Amino acid sequence: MDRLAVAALEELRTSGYDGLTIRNVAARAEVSAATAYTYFSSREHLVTELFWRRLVGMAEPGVDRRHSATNRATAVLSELALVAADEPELSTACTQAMLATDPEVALLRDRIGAEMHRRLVVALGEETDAAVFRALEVAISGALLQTGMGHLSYEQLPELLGEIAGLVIAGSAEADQNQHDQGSGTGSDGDTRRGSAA
Amino acid sequence: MDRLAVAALEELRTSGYDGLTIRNVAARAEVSAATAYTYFSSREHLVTELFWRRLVGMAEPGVDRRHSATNRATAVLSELALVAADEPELSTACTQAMLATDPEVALLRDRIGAEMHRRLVVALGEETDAAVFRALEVAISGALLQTGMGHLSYEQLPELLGEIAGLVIAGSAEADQNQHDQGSGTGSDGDTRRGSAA
DNA sequence: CTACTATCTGGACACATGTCCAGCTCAACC
DNA sequence: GGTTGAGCTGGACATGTGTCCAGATAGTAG
Repeated sequence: MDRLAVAALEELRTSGYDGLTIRNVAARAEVSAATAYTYFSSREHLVTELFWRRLVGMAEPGVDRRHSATNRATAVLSELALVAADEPELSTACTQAMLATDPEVALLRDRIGAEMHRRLVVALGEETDAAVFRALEVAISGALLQTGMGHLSYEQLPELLGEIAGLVIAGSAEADQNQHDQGSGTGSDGDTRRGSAA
Repeated sequence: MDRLAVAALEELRTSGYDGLTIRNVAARAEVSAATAYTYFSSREHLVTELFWRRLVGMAEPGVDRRHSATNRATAVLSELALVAADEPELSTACTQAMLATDPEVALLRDRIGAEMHRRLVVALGEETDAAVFRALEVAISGALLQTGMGHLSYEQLPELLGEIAGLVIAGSAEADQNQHDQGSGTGSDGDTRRGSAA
């Protein structure tokens, strides 16, 4: 099982997702194809599982409330970007694999979504406007997708995500101000408490 | 060729992407599989082509400069969301297909990206902060991806995209204000001229 | 009417996927 | 020591993919 995961990662690195075959992976792990299929219901499941493992093994940045909300969100997103950049083949593969119909994949997919949400909540606080979470989660998917499509490089990911986090959180802060009718001005990197829809 | 496109769409509607086979589509179009392959290099190419056609056939909202930047951006995004919602099977399928390695697909992929960019530029004006374009384009991909994964419904798409457009553009406006050191406050639906990186 | 060319066709091909199953191995338990 | 059960194996299977090619079938030019 773990041997399969390791083998799959090697296979991914050497042959890419297109070249990754269940039977190849099985052979590399010195196991029969039938055995591989008892652990993973599909090629997609295998790859998604790999990504999921990376994700849970990912460092969780400490939350320092002295930092701005933007910085805290950026830390979370950057960590993800880093992991993705560290194993680009895996990320690209997973972007494809995660869309499979396979129920096992659907399960992991939900887990992954939930985990990212959780991390954002930890970083920003539950009180944060729900729209901010939605926007950031969409940004994550979008950024990974665009990278998978080759419209973005993995090196650009951290910066881009940071930039977007900045925009979104600033936008939310401004909406807040307007709501409270206080034209007090430059709340640039202020927190995003008092969410309007939390 | 057009018969194939029509047949593919029908097949998509009735059997979904998983059930869509080049040979099925060919049969439906009363054409041999070999012929189908002379027009489309792969299943993915076929589906992506379908989506591309929808996209170019899509209405282009008129630009009314009296409306806020957010509204203008939202109009563009909503139009896309509408098209996507109109043919969910196609959208889901395309989300998967667009990630293929096939060079034909890569070509269409770039075209699609460029077209979305163009529409945003038309709506917001070239002077807009480049970060806004990047953020909105990422939002589009992300939203479609999340919908494809089932984390979002097509009905929610327009609202979500509008919401994000609001945040992003408000964020950009605020960044602008800070840059100019004017704490004048409530520039809620103001334009987004004077981009900081355009 | 007869060539020539472009397009289509059926069918075989190598390869992948995911499923199934009879049989082997080996450690644990009575 | 014998029986049992869980896990692995090899191989066949139905189905899909994308490729290839010899030959049928036009439509056009001479």
